[in-house]
Amino acid sequence: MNDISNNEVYWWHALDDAELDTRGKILFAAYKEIHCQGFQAASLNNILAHTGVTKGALYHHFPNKTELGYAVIDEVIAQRIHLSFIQPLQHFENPVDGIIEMIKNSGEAFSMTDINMGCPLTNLSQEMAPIDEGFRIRLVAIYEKWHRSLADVMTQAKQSGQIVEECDPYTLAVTIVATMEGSLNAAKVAQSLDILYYCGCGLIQYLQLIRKQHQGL
Amino acid sequence: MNDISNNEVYWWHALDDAELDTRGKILFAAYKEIHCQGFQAASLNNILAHTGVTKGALYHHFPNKTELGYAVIDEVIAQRIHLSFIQPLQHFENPVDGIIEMIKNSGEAFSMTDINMGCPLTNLSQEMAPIDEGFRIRLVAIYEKWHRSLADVMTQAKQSGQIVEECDPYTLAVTIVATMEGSLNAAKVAQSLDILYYCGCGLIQYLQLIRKQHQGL
DNA sequence: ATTGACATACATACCGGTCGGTATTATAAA
DNA sequence: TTTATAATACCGACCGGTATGTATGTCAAT
Repeated sequence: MNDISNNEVYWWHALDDAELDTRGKILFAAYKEIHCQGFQAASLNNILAHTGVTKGALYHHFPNKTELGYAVIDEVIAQRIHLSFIQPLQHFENPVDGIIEMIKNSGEAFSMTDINMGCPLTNLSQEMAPIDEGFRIRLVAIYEKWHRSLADVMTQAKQSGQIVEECDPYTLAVTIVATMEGSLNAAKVAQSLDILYYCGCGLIQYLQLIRKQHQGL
Repeated sequence: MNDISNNEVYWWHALDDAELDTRGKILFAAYKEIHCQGFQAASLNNILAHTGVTKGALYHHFPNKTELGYAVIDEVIAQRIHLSFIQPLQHFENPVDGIIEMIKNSGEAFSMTDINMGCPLTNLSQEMAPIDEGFRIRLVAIYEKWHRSLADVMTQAKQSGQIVEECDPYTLAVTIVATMEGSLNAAKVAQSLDILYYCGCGLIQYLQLIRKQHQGL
């Protein structure tokens, strides 16, 4: 199941999928198709057409479409979220400043295509969480990991006196994640980087206000 | 096109759809089906089965599925958002307190079903904005109306000295909406009213911090 | 010789949409 | 008042296309 790990290093650098084995090709193409079309509208035939893989190969590696979707979450999306939003948290000396920096950078990190497509995690959550419990629990696991990491960082910030005492780390974590995803959604529907910028400013203002000093905007 | 207005008063009180005319029945059933399944996965046959209306009647009133979706946005979802989030803003003497009160109440206003299904506006935005421009422009129009109303209220609050000078009303409006919708999404995927509560606390804290006085949590 | 890794053709079901026909109502001339 | 006409509202069988999933076969490697 987890033999994707050896592809991991090539994954996001692969311009073409030539370096991936069959299972990896399917998984990567499925991720892209699901990201673009949503899971239910994602067509297996489309995925096959893009990869050159045949239907027999697909059903050899995955029992059905749903399990393919599960694999995309577990092996692709979870890693994307970890690399983009969770791992960077560990390297901040000052968490609040670090998150602010991350938000500022995200304005440049996202392309217009990214904006229009939206966050894969949010997209799948919206679509599949109410419909399929298997999707839901996998997506919740990713969110909880994100929340926990952010709350840990905030706890440290609070203990070292960087943020005001009124803040509850977990509340802060959940709110920040919700605002970030809400911002991406707003930018997506408006097809506007400006909206993302405005939301970023609002969130940064919030973070600056809970800091103990230098409370100016 | 707009002969739905006479049904409006019955709309949300109708336990069964007996009081609605054929077009109204279709529209209401389509709204529910789209809310539950998403637009693309919404089945016209399903809608017909739930209403007892036939396919001929459906295609008499709507040229195709897409136009039915447009009508659901224009005639159902837009009104729901207006009634739930925009209209209440007008009656606040103190906007910040009013919004805080609204957030507190929303915790009780939402049922578990509402939470699990998510906000219809967000759901459709996520799914259809990148795919169909007709959907997108209609959804953006709703968001812009919401943003404008909220920004107007915040402008008044700023002019009357209720919030700190550093606040830009439009930035505030966009951020609040993004956070609210992100919170609903988080609660939806977690199937947890607690998450909604935590996010509400975070947003309330932000609002209290931008108030000029009584800055305690 | 058996197993894993595919390939191909096919089965089945459901999708949105069409189309000829009908029942009812509105209009208006006779 | 009756009757002819026309428009509206609706019915439901049917169509082509596409969806996921399956059955069977090939072929290289152990």
